[in-house]
Amino acid sequence: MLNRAVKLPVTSSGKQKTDSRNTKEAILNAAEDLLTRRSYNAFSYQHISVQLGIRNAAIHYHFPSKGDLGTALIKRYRQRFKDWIADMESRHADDPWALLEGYFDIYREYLHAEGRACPSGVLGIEFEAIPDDMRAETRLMLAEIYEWLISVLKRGRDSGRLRYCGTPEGKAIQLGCSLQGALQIARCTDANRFHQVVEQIETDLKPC
Amino acid sequence: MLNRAVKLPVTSSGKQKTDSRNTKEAILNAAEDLLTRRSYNAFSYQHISVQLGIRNAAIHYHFPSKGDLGTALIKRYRQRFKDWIADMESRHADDPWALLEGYFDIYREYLHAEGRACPSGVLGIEFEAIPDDMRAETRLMLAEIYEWLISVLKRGRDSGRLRYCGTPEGKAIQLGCSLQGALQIARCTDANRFHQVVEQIETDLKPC
DNA sequence: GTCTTGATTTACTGATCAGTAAGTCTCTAT
DNA sequence: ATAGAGACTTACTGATCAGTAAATCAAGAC
Repeated sequence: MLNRAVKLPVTSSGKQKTDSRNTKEAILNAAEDLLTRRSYNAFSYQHISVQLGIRNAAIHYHFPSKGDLGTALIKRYRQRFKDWIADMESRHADDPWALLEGYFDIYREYLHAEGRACPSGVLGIEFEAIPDDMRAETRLMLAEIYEWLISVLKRGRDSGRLRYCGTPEGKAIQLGCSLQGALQIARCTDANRFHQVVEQIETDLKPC
Repeated sequence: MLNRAVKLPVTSSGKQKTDSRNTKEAILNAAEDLLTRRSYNAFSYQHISVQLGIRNAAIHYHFPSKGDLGTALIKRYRQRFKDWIADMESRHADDPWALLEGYFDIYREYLHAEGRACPSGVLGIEFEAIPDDMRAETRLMLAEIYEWLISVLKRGRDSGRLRYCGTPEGKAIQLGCSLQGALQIARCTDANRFHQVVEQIETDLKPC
């Protein structure tokens, strides 16, 4: 339906194409929103189809099973995060504070988008209630996030811009986990809880 | 069925009573396990009834709706936590490290019970997908947990046994959130991630 | 102008969900 | 002995779930 309603403009080559990514990406966007807002097992194909004005079967055409949709969701998230890192590192490789603030911003966006949770939180909670494929993708996602976070904290201390005790590994995981948890607490109470945690993280990392 | 199968021993007064709390508490125990392992929307009355060898309707007898069960679950958790605090404070009121280690232990138990998550995490993630009553109970639970945690951190710094920058409020929320997140990450990867976070928290709080 | 291909709808299915009404069993009090 | 109350079971219901098969539609290729 989206393909029929929304036509792409005629390209320079004179060819007009229908673009299946219109519907497919619309489904992914709706699903990501539902995942971070309601969790995996609390959203259905009907939620998506009603929201997009399409039929259930149209979703099954693009994502045969719900597990396929969930897996595609995490895959897309991983790619997006990879691109984000590449961009950030190209501009702020030597500024750990800029990198960290950028990372905080990702969570701030979740928070301000009507209080969504982060994917790691949702998948961590439902880990025993999601398909195997999704579990494998979740593990990859976490490995990639923390590999980068650890390197930021390592470089930050080496250059004297960040100050902390313990290992970069320990500090990185603590930092990530507190953001993840803070987002969840903020959803139940108020957004300030989240900002308090960020402030505390910043205070702790500042060289005195 | 549990009442029929499991009779209480004859009391000293010579009276023998059926005890509805047998089944009711068995339901709550099973539900708590399922909640922290699969999340609220990923468990059903069937999961419980199969596990306990009773019928669905027996659960509905004690908890008319699933929301009633969920609410009772959080209420019980709150009471248990309140009792736990009273016990801990009666024995270690002046020892913030004993109090904190006791609090860590709660999470360590979740972790070792085949990797369960904590209630705050589950309810934080599913906050938009649970009944209003459960939301209200969740808020009360969080308020009680953090009121206590804040007081521990405040007293700890006042007595010179804990060292940290920023406010007790900020530090308490950061601490709680990192434990909550760590439990979730540990479920997806391995238990060491959790212990790393605890170690980092301890390192950070130690007077240098 | 027909053919093919991709994208979608219509119209289902069987499983599972929470929830209910009415009956049954077993104690306890009288 | 009987009546009542509490704690269930049996036997449903209608809604919703993920998923499927077949028909339909639109556009491009030949």
